[in-house]
Amino acid sequence: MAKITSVRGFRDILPDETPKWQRVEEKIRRIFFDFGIQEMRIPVLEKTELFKRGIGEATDIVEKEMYTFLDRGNEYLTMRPEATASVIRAYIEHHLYEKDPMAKLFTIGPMFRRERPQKGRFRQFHQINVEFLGQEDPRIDADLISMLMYLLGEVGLENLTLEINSLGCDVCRPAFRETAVCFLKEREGRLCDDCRRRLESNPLRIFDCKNEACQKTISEAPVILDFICVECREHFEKVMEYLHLLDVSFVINRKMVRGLDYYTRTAFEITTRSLGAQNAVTGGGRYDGLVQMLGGPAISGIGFAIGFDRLISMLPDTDEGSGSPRIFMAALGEEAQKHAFYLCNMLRRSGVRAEMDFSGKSLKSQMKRADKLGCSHALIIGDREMAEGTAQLRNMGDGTQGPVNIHDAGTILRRVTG
RNA sequence: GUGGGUGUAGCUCAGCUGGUUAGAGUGCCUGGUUGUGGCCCAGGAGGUCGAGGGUUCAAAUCCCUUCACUCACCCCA
Repeated sequence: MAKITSVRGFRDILPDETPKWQRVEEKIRRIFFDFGIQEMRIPVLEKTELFKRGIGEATDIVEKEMYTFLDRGNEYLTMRPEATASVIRAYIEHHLYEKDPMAKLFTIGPMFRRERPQKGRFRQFHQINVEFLGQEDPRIDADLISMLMYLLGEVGLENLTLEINSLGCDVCRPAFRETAVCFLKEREGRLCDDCRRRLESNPLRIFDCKNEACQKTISEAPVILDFICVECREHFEKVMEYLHLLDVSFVINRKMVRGLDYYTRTAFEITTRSLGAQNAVTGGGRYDGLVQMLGGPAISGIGFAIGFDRLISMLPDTDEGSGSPRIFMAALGEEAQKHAFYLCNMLRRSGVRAEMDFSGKSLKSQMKRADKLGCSHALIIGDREMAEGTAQLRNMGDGTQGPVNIHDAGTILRRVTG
């Protein structure tokens, strides 16, 4: 029979890895708590329309990367390719803005994009999303970004580069777009095939192209920062001012654009060299029009997504250690095993990690297992001990052992934890 | 969607230009100690050589097809 394997690009995170995921997640939750960011849990499946409207029809995500299917009942559903649209949908649906004009939300979970898998990219991947809704003050931008940098540092990431840019707003971006397209059209012959296609579909994306010839052309092209309106410029400068105040270092990337349509004004990205070609750990930005675009009131917002899988892969493998049981019950004979079974469970209920063996193997192999599991102690119970009412408690570290009353779980507990 | 690399034991890999029963290390099991782990020693189990087809007296090895994994492009977290 043919083996059933996992779906391409979907992977298992095995017990060896999960402690790392848990440690990071706990730390992040703690930080979010301190910063007053509340969790929201949202569905993995949404109506396709949500992403078409939220992310933009012409984006790669919507055009070719979504897992979309026709549900019974003739409705198109999509496995979410990102979280922001869902968060905003829920925010609008439950009228959260009526309760409190300002919301700071986070969500953690899997996202799905049907791309070709490679290093740091999976079809199911995990993101940590944070959204600050309801205020467009530039200090919010600085607050969010500095929190993000702090968080990544606390988790243990090093050698990060924060790049920021302003993408302008509805007022100033169209003008820039027009001159940029004009400029690029005049030099269409020097652009690569992809970029020529982008001229029609998503011209601003050309600024992101890695092709050398294109880069050369782009280096002479107009830059959005020279076109943004007074309000956008003031906003951007305030963001930088407050980042300085919090001692967050950054570089301005004048050519940075975003792959999703909803971004306005502040855009940022955090990259690292230790991740292969997929060097972005985090991307985010302001999206002042999104809530309205999805049918809500005119409420501004800013947020980011951390690539959880990428973050984890950058962290060194450490021995978490804490997963080792403290004591192993090595029992010989039926009576002894029965008592060990009882003791084992008593100890566990007292908060001591205890293990035992049910296969009736030799003492030697039970001791081997105790060692393999990394137990600090082994309790040896055989017929002799059962008769005497004492067991041998062995310290696996130094090899010393001595008698202990087998009916006195309290003493065993103290000897093991003390 | 496009291109490169790789598929041999649970894991990491060797197997040269085709040649008998396909190997090593590690892990696993058992024994050396009639009831004592780590170190050491001995033994054992474990493989449709990714799959299908072809060439040949003979294929893990050569050819074709296919699948998977992987890296890169595209794009993004």
